[in-house]
Amino acid sequence: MEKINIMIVDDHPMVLEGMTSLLSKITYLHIAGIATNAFEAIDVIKNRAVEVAIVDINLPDINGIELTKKIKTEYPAIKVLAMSTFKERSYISQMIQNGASGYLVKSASKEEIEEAILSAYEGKLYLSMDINTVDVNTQLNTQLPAISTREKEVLGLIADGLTNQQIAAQLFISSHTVESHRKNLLIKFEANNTATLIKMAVKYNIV
Amino acid sequence: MEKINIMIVDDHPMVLEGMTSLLSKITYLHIAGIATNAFEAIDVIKNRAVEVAIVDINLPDINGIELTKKIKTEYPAIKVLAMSTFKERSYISQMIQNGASGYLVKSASKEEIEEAILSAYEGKLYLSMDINTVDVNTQLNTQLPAISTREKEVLGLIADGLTNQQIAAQLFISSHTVESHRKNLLIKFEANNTATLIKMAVKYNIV
DNA sequence: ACTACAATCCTATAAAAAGGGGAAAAACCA
DNA sequence: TGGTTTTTCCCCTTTTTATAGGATTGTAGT
Repeated sequence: MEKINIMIVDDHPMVLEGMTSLLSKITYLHIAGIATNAFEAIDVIKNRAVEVAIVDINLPDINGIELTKKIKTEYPAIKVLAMSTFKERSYISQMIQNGASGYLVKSASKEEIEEAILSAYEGKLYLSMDINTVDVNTQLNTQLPAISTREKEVLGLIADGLTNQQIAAQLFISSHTVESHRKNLLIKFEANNTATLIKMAVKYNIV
Repeated sequence: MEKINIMIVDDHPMVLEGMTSLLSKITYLHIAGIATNAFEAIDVIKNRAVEVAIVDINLPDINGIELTKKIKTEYPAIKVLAMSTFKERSYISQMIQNGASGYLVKSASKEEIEEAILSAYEGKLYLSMDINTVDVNTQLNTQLPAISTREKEVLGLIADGLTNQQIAAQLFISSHTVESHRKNLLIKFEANNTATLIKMAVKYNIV
């Protein structure tokens, strides 16, 4: 049996250590490489035959979501397993949307990790037990308002401190349009101004 | 040289695995036991000669802070090292107050972990590099700018969505004064507008 | 085909915040 | 006491947001 080539991306040495230690016990796996940030991860992919990437959502530079997007865009054959602690469930749908093959909580057992890797390798979608019983699409969108992708995009740029005109320039749209999005964001978040909007967005982990 | 008896308490198998793997490489350490929750931890303490306990702040049943308190009350000789991810810095002072001998971020290197254990064992207080330079009592102000209490007050009200005039009315000061505070906040946070200011404030746990 | 929604663009007024100055009490620390 | 920081107050101009309307295109779902 061919060994499955795994890459682990996490900025916590402990998690890296634990993962490699756990995975090295599984005979049919091969640790192709480890990375502590997105840059290193891309480097590993370029130089080794990575088949499954286990990516932590919290990375220092680019976050796991962006990295996943990048991997799936440039190397669609690589299966990505999102990994995070329990609290960051709000990111799951984003990861899945960006092409992740599964989601692992860091408290997952060896068996769960194994199952997740195998599922991913076979092209299936795997979700950790905790959230398996829950509908991914509905669950997350109940608390936070239903904002469109474009609105989320604008929201992110607002949080980055850009003005409407700068946002408009960046997205190649009219500043009037940005104002409209902004208006709708304020309504949807029931915020009266930018301050409240951003506070809520940060707390909802959107920005 | 006598070996130092270590116990690790964490509900993440990966972290446990990583920790044991890392620590087993250090000759003068002995893993006396591991636990995935507070109950198991107490059990280990009762049956083994634990000298240093590394306790994750996030535990499923009782949290790490309570466990620390319990350990230090019933077994004051045991040194407790608090462990958490970067984000939960707000708990540090609570842990220290409950008798923890130090604080470890999970992204700590092998050397840092080693240093923390040795410091704890010797009865010293160890804090991870990130917060080392800071006075524990004045709380967690490392990277974040030195803002005055009044500024913090104003910042909180800005985050609550109040306008300068509303803030002025609430604090019984002129709106000009509020504008000044606001101006200074923007300078101190190196933010160009409210959006950036609030984003940073939330991330720094000020609001 | 109809509906709903997303995304786009527009006008226009009013309000608020940003950016640039400066300055004087009050409180704090050495 | 002297020096420093904090808190307070004021001027002015420009930029940015908020608010309140409306309208059009395209797309996705029923």
